Amino acid sequence: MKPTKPPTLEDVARAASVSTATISRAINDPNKVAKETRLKIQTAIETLGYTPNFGGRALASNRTNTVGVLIPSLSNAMFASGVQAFEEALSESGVTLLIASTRYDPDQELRQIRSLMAHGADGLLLIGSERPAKTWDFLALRQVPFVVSWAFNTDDGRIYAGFDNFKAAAQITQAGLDAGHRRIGMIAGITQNNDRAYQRVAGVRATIAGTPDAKLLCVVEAPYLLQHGSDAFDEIFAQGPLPSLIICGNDVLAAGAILAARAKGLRVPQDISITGFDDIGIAAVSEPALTTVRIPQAEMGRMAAKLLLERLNGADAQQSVEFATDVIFRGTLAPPSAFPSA
Amino acid sequence: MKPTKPPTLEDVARAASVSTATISRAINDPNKVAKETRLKIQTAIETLGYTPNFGGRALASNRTNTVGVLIPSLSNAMFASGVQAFEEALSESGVTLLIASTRYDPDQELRQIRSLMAHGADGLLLIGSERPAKTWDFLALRQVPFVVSWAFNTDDGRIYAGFDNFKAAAQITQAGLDAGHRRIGMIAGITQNNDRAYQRVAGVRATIAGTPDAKLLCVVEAPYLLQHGSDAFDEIFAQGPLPSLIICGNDVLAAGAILAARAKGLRVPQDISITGFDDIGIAAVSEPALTTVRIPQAEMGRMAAKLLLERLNGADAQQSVEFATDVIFRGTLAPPSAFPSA
DNA sequence: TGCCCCCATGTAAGCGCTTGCATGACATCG
DNA sequence: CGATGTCATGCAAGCGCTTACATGGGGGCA
Repeated sequence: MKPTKPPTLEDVARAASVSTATISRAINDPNKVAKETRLKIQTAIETLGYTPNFGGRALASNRTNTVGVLIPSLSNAMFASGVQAFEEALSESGVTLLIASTRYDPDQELRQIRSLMAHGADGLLLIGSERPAKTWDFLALRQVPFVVSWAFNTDDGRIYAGFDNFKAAAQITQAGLDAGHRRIGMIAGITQNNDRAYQRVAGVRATIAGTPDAKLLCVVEAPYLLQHGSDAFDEIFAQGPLPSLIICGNDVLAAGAILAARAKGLRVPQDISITGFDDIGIAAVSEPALTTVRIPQAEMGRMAAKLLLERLNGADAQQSVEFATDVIFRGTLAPPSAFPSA
Repeated sequence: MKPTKPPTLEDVARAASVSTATISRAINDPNKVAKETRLKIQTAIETLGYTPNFGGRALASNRTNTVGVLIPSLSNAMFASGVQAFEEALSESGVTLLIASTRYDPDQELRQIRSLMAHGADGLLLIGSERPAKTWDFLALRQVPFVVSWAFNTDDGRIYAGFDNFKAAAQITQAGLDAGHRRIGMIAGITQNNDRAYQRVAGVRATIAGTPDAKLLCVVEAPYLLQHGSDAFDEIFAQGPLPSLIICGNDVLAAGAILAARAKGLRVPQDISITGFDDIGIAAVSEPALTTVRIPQAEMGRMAAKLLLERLNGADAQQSVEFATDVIFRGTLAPPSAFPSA
């Protein structure tokens, strides 16, 4: 029993006694074909169990109806909802999503971009605005349509559907200053090769620098993992003097910091305030619930899909879209205690 | 500046002064080509920024080196690490991942399966073991190679890389019984169209039924969202009598339940024990930290990739792989108090 | 009635790649 | 030294589909 080869357009054409061109049209642009013929073709397709061959189609039309997204890490909840929304929006237009993860490594990202291109992606969604020149060069050379998200920029002529990490960091910092904090620490993500993490640090720095009596005591970088958040807190604690507020580069780090603070007998927020970033699930669950920055992930994802799709369909003069971020006040930010506990 | 068309094999061939066949071989089977030639070709490829055209390749080789995965929801952290591992393992073999989400809807799943096939997926990763006959029929008709994960079964002749939800639920239930609980409640996921959720309920039921003096007071179903976990807890609370232990179908529901319990002034675990399922990030962060069931997501993902890849390469007589799950004891399970507070 | 145009369909030329077979250079062996 | 084998490479035939262009029949309009 050999696996009989799947039927081709030609088989259908023979069965329906029309040309392959007509079949093709019946499939891709039905109202170019007479109703009667269409019916005949429909029957033939069904009896043969025909499905278009993807390769042939892609080769001839030079379109795969597939787009790719490059995510630092799928398991970072920060991207999940955005990508989910992106996928749903694409799916509504019959476009399917190729996914690749980069592990925050620019070389890996370039490899994966190549791979996605080689797998036929018509366009790409890129996370973050900074990458090595060779990556941009490749993108330019191949004229890949792409949209950038999770970041925002107006100067580089690229299309963004994202938010400004610098501004968002400034927002939460300002909230801290408004609450009365003047001695501030930061647990940041690893800033190398990560413009989002870098911009967040820059936003914090700039905002504090703009307030004469406030001081940024220390910035510790740590990978986005709970344990590293705790470790970073311990490091800050060991170094002393203890800040009254620690701004964290994301919620996971903040959750880790809270755990470490409590382990040291410090009450959050009475003894020390801690803020997060991203507003992922754990922000609401941690105890106390995290004061953090909400990123409009789903809207961003949908918008990114819209822009990319438009772009693929040849729209020009597109506009980047900037999304606003909000500080979500929950339980971990309070005025500093009059008598610091450390 | 006209949009220069991307370079083709032929361009590379010209640049390297060899035939297209040699280039093709250099790419796909490097040791069939003399080292010197290979180098020349490598250079040509790089200066031209050549990437193989997907359509041509797929058409000629009848392979896309693409596999698809169907996930209920990308934003459910439960799948993230597993899919991440799956992607990484595939990526090592030069295979790229197509992703589609089903929203826990079987019709949507079938549509997405069709879509992934139409986009050239060579094989599929399916989550969960139960789906409508028409879906299985389609899979069989098209002879799609696939592997099933996040579930396990020995009776149906399919290949699994997963775990037994029934057993896992039995484990955590037994842990509750061992701690002395006899009046138990459950907040389950929606069991309709979700064999994992269903099996978890079944595992809890069976284990409790096997212990003469223990009783399952109630089972409330709720979507996997924090708020619904809280609502479900309130419902159980309102109905009374209050169980001494509430087993939850996943960690998010458990976190919601804890929040609701605390809102009612109940201490966890002194007044009531609550357990989770999946051991996602929030389990460690919630207060107290969740006692839950750990699923070996990453191993599962890697194994699924391995099995699927083998399958695509024509391996036969494959074996399903069952992964063990573990109860992770943290802070939310304690012996029942002598004098129940409700 | 005759002209034009439009609509439905057919013809055939690729799209870029893989691969079986052919070729030629060189080494090896009797 | 010629026959034979081996290795690197080239040649060219498709893979299944889309689409520009060609064709012919019929309806509308003057």
